[in-house]
Amino acid sequence: MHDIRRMRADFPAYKALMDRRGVDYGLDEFMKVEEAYREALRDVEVMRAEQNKISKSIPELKKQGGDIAAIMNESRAIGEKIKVQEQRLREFDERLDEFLMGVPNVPHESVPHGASDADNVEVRKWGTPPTFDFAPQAHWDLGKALGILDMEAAAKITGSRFSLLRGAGARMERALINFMLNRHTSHGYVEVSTPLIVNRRSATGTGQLPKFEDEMMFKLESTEYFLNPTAEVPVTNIHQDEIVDGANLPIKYCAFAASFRKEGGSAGRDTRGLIRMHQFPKVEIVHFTRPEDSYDALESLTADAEDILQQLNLPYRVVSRCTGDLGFAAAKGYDLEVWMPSYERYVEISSTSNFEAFQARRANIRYKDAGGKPFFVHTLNGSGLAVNRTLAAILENNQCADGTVTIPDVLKAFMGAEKIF
RNA sequence: GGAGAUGUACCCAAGUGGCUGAAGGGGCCGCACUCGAAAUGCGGAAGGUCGGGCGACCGGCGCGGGGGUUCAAAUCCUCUCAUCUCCGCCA
Repeated sequence: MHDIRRMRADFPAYKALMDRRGVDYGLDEFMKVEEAYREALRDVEVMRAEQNKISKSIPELKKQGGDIAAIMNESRAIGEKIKVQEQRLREFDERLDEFLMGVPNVPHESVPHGASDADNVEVRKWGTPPTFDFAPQAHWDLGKALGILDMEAAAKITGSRFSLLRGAGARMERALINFMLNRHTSHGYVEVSTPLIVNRRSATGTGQLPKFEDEMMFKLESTEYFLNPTAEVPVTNIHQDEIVDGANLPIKYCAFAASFRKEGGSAGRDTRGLIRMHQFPKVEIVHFTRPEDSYDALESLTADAEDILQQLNLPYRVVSRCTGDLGFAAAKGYDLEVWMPSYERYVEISSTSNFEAFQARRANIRYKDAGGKPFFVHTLNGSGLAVNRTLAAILENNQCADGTVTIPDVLKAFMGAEKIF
């Protein structure tokens, strides 16, 4: 949600920043409605004050035995006028709300300008893509041959875009989850295990609703509940409607959660393998910070996600998402892209974001220092990492000529093995 | 799923139609005691949110959430959500 006071304070500057997203959101119209809303609000408040004054005088008049009937009528008349004006007010309010819920966050000045992910700017690279003296296989072929990935079984059980892991594949998924969570908790994150079904309020708080209800969210029939699309939703909403003690900031959580997405707009993309699933395992990391700390936090959170890739010795690069690829709620963010031999390019494996106060305003998450006023926190999150894509990247990058796969050092203890064969 | 109870500010909690932005605590700030802290005592401020004003301030809303009755609602009615207890069911 937007900070209306900030919009009013310097509308041209605000608009210029929003224009960088390349879409006209009708901000001018919004400001007009907002002005009309405040005018109507003032009207109502003046009338209410008048009515309150009359109401307050009634008990005293009663005591003195004065004529109450006339004054009660007057109050009733004001009450009727108020009802009419309140109706107008509600209409304005609904329009403003609809607008505010549907307009994405303001990009930070440092976000590169661009139209799509092709315009994202590479920030740094780590590791070297492997070279093979044989024809490397894609993870779906490799996994099938090793008997650890069974897409056909998943299709029978449910349908397309679901996966089934078996044996060392299933074990590696579990190993990755454990490894990632252990690593994050050692860096000061508190591990949480949350509900995997979220309500409308929570998904609105983080920005998935109302705009992406049809494309992204699996809704449970005859309820107002949704399958968790990312642990960002339950984890961020831990502090929904709270005023947290400023002394406790920053708050850092990590969580593993199965994530469910409809993938509405992605027909035909990434149809093979583990890359784009309706259900996928993901470890998420989340920060709640003071406003002045959130950009440092974005760097440290991103570094925590990168650390996992480095530990696994997977080559990757970091790109700064451009204004056209930023996402709805983010003010700034990076994508971590892992080298995927079958794609012969880097593929997104983590996305980190600073939402500033956008989510905090929607979810009403504030902090207060002793003796101070409450302020909205800044929220951040990132995948740390998408487990299915990590698994795919390990299979592809660590494959050997004989079709076996070397297990990364840090996973060997979890796997109880050196190789998958 | 059935029956009952509860839901008040950062936390606990009083309050059943007007004198309640809401007693009293805790917490917070200051002082005393102490080597220091804890405990204790004394004093103090503030309270969420929106609108107006440069400001001192003024006004609206607000007692889980929505709707209603009334001149007037924390208080009455209604729907709803959450928590607790008992029964049922179940991993």
